Amino acid sequence: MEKKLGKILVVDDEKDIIQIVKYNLELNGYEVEIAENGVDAIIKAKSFKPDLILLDIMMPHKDGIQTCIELRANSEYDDTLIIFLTAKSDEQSEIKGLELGADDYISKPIKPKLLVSRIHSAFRRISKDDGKIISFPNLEINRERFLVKHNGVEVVLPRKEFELFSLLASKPGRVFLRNEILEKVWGSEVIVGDRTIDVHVRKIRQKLNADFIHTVKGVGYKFEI
Amino acid sequence: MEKKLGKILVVDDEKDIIQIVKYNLELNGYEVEIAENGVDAIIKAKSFKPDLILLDIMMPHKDGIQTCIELRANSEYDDTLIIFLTAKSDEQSEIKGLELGADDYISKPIKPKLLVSRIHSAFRRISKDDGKIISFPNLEINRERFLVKHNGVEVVLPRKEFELFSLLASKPGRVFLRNEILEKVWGSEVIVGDRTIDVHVRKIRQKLNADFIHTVKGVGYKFEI
DNA sequence: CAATAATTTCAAAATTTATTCAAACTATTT
DNA sequence: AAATAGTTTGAATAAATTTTGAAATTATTG
Repeated sequence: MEKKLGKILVVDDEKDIIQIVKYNLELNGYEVEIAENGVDAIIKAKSFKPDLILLDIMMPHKDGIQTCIELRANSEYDDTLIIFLTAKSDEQSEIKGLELGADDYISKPIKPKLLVSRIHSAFRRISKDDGKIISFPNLEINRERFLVKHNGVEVVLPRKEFELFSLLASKPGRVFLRNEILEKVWGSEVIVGDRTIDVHVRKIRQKLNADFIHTVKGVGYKFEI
Repeated sequence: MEKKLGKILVVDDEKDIIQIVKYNLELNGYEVEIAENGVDAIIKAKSFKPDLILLDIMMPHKDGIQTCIELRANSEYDDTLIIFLTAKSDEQSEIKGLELGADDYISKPIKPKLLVSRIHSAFRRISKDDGKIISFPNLEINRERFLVKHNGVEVVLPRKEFELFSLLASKPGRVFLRNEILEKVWGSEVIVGDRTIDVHVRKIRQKLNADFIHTVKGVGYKFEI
């Protein structure tokens, strides 16, 4: 069997739509699971762990918007793409959806080729920065070249500083415990004091002069734009 | 005084070594008991019920290897970590030790920082309650990451507040007595007044501005969505 | 409804933890 | 071997959290 490109959960209350979508996605190498409403979707998401969720907006038993909110509230799904399917080419919902953390929307009626191409490119987007470059609007971290670019200006960070910074930036918002930082940046064999982390954090803050790194006292540090 | 991190039985026939190890472990918040040979170790283990045993290999009256075999034969110690202390950086013994059910080995001469770090990470490996995520529709508590997310917004709680909140949330609906809270969050050695709990509860309510924590007068507090 | 008991609130004190700085130390390069 | 850049450390300082006691408020009981 061919290796699956990714797992997609299709959520829609209309059986016909599900059939068409499922058929086309499977034809193109995706593994598909289905759900018929929001409640069902949340249950299936938990066990199926999809990479992408195609979510109809209008559904009985919890609509797409609400479902999206609940999924996005759970960081388990931080790396899960959510794409809305919307019947009404209703700008309101589109915008609302995107604000809520959806990654794209596709409007009905569904055109199979368009659907597949949008999904392909959605996957491409995540697989790219899964790799070596972490990027934000004004900040780019190139792990391959050991380069940080802030507001267009390149900043050179020495190794430890770079590793620390890119570790924190790899999961924005997540707090890294001091232990964890030591473990990941310095490794378990090397023993250095706590001051070492502080000083490196300070150097990074200084060099980038912006506070991407936030202190969580008594716990550790986290990165946030 | 800080809450004890765990109980460690140090077994070595050299008094000097015992002194150094005991001193450093106690400094780092562990409760230490000592034994001078294998026979003694087995007796002490029975009463002291250590979480971890630091076991020298070369000893009179039953060597470390033999002691380890006997301990491991008793299922009472299934959850007890055993770490060998080995003078000779003798690969033979290391491997033999690990096969016999030891969890790690540390070679002499002892470097205090390294010792403590290895023991910390051994404890981290067995600690069960970390890595847990408590989640509700609009609230998520990540114990491992010290992160609280309320309606998609991350709220940073300092350590004690976080520990208190996550304790209550670990059993929604259940009332925790004030005693119980003190014991679990502050530890039995620390003496703090009752006001301390109140104030922490207040801070949490303030920061999350939602009433997840309910007062049960004369009894304690409980968490409810 | 008053009296009592318990909690909440507040502000200040005590303590813990982080930041900063300068200096020591390492490794690398010239 | 000197110079340079990077890393680590300890001490002084700053900042935030934690704790406390007293006063205000709220709930409970007789």
